[in-house]
Amino acid sequence: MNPLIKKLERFTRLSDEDKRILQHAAASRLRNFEPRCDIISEGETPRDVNLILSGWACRYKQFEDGRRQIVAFFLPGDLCDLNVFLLREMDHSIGTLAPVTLAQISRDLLQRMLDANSRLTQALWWETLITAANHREWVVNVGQRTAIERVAHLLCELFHRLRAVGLVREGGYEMPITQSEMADALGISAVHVNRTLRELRIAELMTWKSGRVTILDLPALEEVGLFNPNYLHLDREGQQFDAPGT
Amino acid sequence: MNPLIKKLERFTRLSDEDKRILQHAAASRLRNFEPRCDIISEGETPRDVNLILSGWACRYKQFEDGRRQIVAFFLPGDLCDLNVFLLREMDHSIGTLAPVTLAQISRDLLQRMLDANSRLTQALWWETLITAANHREWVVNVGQRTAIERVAHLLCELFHRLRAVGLVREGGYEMPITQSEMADALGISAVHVNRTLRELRIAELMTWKSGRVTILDLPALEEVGLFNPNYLHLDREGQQFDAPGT
DNA sequence: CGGTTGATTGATGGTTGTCAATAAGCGTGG
DNA sequence: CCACGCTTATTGACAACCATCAATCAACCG
Repeated sequence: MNPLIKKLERFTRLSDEDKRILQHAAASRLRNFEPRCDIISEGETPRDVNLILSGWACRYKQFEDGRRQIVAFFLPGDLCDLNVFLLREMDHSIGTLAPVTLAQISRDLLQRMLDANSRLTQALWWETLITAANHREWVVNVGQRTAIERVAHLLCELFHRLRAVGLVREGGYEMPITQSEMADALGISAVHVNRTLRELRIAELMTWKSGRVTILDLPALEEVGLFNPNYLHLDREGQQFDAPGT
Repeated sequence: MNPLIKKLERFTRLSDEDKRILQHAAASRLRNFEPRCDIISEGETPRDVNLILSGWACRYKQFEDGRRQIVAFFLPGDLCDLNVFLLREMDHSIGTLAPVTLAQISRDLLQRMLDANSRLTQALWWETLITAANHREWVVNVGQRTAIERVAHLLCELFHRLRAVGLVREGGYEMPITQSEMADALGISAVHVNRTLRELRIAELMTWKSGRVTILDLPALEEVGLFNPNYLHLDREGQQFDAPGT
């Protein structure tokens, strides 16, 4: 099933017509990207909204001196860049981590969809609000949590998000990034990420081998990471926007 | 002039009818809040959108052990809580710093406005995107910048934002918060905020006396803070949404 | 004018960063 | 199948930045 529909249906019921439009949009213009390349760079003008179909990407900002902060991960089913509607130029970059397949939805097509359907507009606005909620939790993560709390929190977030799109199997998930990239997301050094993962491994909370994370004790890991899934808003909350008669 | 109109006009031209509606909305239900009290707390269900007319407020998240992270400052002209439309319950709190006067715009009224006017919908969506852009920069701030860079960056952000709403006078602005609150926003201790401010003072980049910050050398301060105002999107960028015939 | 809050400074310690070396993994090609 | 080279992971030693604790000072206010 179309992951975009799946995602939006988590908070609003769509009519058959809505779904038909979305189906059409997501089928248009598929593209593949290598790992570690930019989908769009800071300063460029966004032209399309990208829907990740498979693989991982991230938003990041980089200083001239090399320091880099990853501010969000994109997982399958995520919409990359609703900024396209509103921002003249990107204030950050979007790059791949693992190989990515995405659907490019043109600005014009999406604009027509929105003009014709205010429920879709609100659904996408909602998506933007969730993005902001995620950013807020990341500010808290790098601002207040210790290294081990940050790592645990990120592992929990990824678990919940991937489970919501059916990518958790046998209590674990594919983790196609390096410890160095994790470090850039957590605001700590790669060396310290490594030490911290060892701690979690010794505590028998998780393992990470050959690109696959296994969560051995989710409640304990959530406790270490001071994790509360409320900011993900994964439960259906938008009943007020349900299409009539569905 | 109505600060909400002023704000929205920074990115889209509004028709006279738009303005009349907004004028009406902002005039409704004024409320005053003491300093250091919650406007809405985590877990509550938001009922209104709040437009700050005067004073400072902030979004924050707090752990049970007392650690707190401020994730954004609200300045006059800011819309507090568009989450009201979409989130069943708040995943963070909004509290005042200085005494605040705000206009409560009811959910129903705003909903009617949006239903009748897709340009307004997009204008408010844009506001949400700017909020997210701000959050991203804050992730970078606490994730990558050193203490002195963080302090300098925050002072620059406040300068630019306050200037945009006409609250910068004689190269400075009112700063109605404590160093401890600044510490909560920057993810460093209050003691270290104090030391860092001293450094900036000795370098003759700024002063902060009796609730008023004066920026002595903005370019130098921006350089220290690795500050780039692009994420604020303060220049008019939404010409594509201009009302026809204005 | 006492009392409270916030600012300031010093001393000390801990978490984390940096540097460096080694080991492990992984793809490529002989 | 193994050798090779590259990237990534892992570990140790040391240093730095920042937190914490504590004391003093300044500002504000009823």
